[in-house]
Amino acid sequence: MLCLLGYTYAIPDLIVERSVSMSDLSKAEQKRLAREEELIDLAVAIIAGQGPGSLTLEKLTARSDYSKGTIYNHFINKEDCLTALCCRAVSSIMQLFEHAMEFDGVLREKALALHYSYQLYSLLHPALFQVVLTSKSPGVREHSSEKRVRQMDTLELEINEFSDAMFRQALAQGEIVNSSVSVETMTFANWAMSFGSLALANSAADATAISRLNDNNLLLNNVNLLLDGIGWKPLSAEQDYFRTWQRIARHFEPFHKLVSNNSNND
Amino acid sequence: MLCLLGYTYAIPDLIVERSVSMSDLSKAEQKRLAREEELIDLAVAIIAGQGPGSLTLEKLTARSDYSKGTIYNHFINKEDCLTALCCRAVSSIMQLFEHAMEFDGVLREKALALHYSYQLYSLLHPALFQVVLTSKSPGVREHSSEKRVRQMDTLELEINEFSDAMFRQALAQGEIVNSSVSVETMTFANWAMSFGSLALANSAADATAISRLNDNNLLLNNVNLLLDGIGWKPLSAEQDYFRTWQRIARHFEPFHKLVSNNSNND
DNA sequence: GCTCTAGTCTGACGGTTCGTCAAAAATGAC
DNA sequence: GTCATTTTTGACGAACCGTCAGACTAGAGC
Repeated sequence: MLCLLGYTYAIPDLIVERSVSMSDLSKAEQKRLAREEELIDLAVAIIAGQGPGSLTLEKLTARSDYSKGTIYNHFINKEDCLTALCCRAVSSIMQLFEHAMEFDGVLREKALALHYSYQLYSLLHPALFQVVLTSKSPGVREHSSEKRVRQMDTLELEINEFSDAMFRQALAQGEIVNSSVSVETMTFANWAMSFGSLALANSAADATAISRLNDNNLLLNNVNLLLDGIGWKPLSAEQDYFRTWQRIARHFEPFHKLVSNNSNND
Repeated sequence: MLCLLGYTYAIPDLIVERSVSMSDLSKAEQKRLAREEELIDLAVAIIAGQGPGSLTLEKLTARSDYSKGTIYNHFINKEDCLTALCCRAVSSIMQLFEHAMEFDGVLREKALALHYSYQLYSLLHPALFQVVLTSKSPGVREHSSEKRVRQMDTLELEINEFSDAMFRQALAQGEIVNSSVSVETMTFANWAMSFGSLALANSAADATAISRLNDNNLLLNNVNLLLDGIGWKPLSAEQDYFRTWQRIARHFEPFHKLVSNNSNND
């Protein structure tokens, strides 16, 4: 329980679970965690086919070696299970973000890499990405268990702080000038733009309003407009960020295997 | 079927229904349309209480004077009904947009008024706004009837073209300079930003990642960053758009009645 | 090895919602 | 008034929900 650090009470379960090595946990707890992972794997397999709407704890029960009671022992209901899936997705996205920050370029290019990786995830794991969208939709969150929601919030906050750090660095290095808003606002604006673009593009790709844009770099364009507005140098007029985008694609090539066909980034 | 017009087959139903006066329709058709409105009203009442997730055609049946079969005669399933609600919401939003364009100010201020009205709707009719969000989520769209989806797309396209016209005018009048992207891209970026901001703020208001922003003008800030990035004069550094925002609030006062308490715009 | 206890797992159960469909009722043309 | 067409009805089987009393199990103590 991390008592050695002296502030056990203030730390959400997630942090505890993550920062404690397996061997510190009881046998029972280890078993429980292993099974939870197993169940989440199964749930991923279910939604991979028909999307998040098709997830049913009944189906999950059928596919697993356990019975209903046990399933409901892990997830208080369907929404809770979706939130668990969402947590896993966000963790994966965080890993992509870390890879994005290793991109070789000026900070603004790293910021683009961040957005690229978000989109990449939406292509690599469309079903899980849809879960992230639906988990934002009202109703899922409020039905999930407190613990799970807290875990979700913690992960999201982590990502936000990751983004904050990037903006702060850009300010320190003078890449962002004359900024009139806080880094938190910049992070939120970035998040909103990426989320909004992908949500609209993803869920309404066949709608007229989207398809009239024959542009295949919606996200890049939108983000560039925003970063220009933030005053992040070099502005998109001064640099060809489309080429950066292509370089980023190459940087993420190791992850591309699964999406070689329908990728629109090359 | 409007054969008298001679082009029955090519026109989406929505257009036909809208461009033809009531008296041209058969008695039966009139009755059907009236009942559909009645049912949508009832559905609105249902979701107003517990949110879109609580909508059930079973409940709708119970509240209405008709039986299940008749309900399913109007909506092929729950999602179809939600899409119908979404159409109504988008129509209302369109009306607010038209009021927004009558705001007395430079074009950029009218653009802000557009976003303001979007947010206003989310406050006036939170449940219906949530429907708009959930209807974007994957699964709703694909389960709805083709006809309904087409209607939805048409409405959304209308709104997009409305926005296009505004950007085009701004370009013509020289308010937007050095633009490097198409008006369609600008419209999409605007939509994505507004949608993303409201979706995140709305559905995760109690999440840590959002609540750390004690700013009460999230949308205004985000949109200003974007419009600056588009190069829309006067830039936010040159003008106090917060005061504009307040003026816009006054412009929309007639609509505020219902939201006097929790409004964050005054 | 036996017993007992605390915790875990099971699956049957009642309830809700889903979407269908054959039969009944209403409509309206002649 | 008759009859064909359309609309409406509500009973039905199926899927999924979440619960709970009882069966099962691991492990501590003797």
